[in-house]
Amino acid sequence: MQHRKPLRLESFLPYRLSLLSNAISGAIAAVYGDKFAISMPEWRIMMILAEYPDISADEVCRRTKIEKSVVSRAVARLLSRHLVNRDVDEKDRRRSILRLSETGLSVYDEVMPIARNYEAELLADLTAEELEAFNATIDKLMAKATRI
Amino acid sequence: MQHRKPLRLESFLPYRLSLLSNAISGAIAAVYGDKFAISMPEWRIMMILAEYPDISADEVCRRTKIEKSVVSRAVARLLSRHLVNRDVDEKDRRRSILRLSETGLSVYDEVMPIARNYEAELLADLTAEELEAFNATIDKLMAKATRI
DNA sequence: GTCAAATAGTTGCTTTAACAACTGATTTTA
DNA sequence: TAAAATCAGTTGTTAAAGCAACTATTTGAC
Repeated sequence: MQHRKPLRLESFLPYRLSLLSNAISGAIAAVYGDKFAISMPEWRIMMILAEYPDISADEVCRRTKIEKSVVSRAVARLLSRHLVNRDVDEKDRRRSILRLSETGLSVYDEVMPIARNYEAELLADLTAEELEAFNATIDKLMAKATRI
Repeated sequence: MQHRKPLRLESFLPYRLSLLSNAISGAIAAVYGDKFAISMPEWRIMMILAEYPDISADEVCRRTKIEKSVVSRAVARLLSRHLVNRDVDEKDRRRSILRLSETGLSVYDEVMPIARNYEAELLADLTAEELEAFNATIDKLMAKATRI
């Protein structure tokens, strides 16, 4: 058969992006995974809480784009390991108020430089213009993808 | 606390790439998922078999970078739905020889134009130079990521 | 030629993501 | 203000991914 012209998977953008994303995220996940047994959603939640302390689980969802049941269980695990503290928001008792604990911050402070470093090394060969163009294209594609 | 300068998650490249990849792959997965109840690994295997008919499961793994147990189960499902045919390689009886069936090809022929179209629409706003630069940067980063 | 090592593929097991259904709190509206 | 709708967060369930252990076949060393 094979009368149709197949699309080369290797040049198919969705596939290429998936490979790249997995390679990069996987490399960083290995760091916090091996060292602290922290999962990717847990780490992303920690990053967001370092940036925006005292937000609700719901806001964590919106900012990380992680599904709420995943956030719920990840937060439960972070609480049980005392990496995150939680209070009830007295203004709206449905809401929680989350922030990194002292331990959580110390873990963050240990992992973050490694993650930063990895990113820096990854980008080391790119010129400033190249990186800027790359980021601009990502933004364009992201906007378009959510629009379609 | 918060005495450390946190990294903005939104500008963290691994995170940005993960969001973009999920958005794009998810959009395409919705097409073959809704229409034919085909999973992402199944679809990738079909793409590879359209491009390289009569290869072994092992070669599918190498080309798609999908883990072998995932390939094994995906192929089993594709076989049961008669989308793929399998023979034993008589030169090496451990090896299988996989190819799309007539039905598989017809599914491929129905889905592929939609996927192509989506990709084309996604890239429509990019100039040729922009796209070329983007692809070049992906290759650079991929090479670097696997090297580190 | 025989035994050990390597390889292709399958299967079992554990963890996790995704979705829906649910609980309890708050807001809306009539 | 009472009922309905909405919202934050949790929990149950299902399906899939990732890893290791396994079977069967082939290759290589001696």
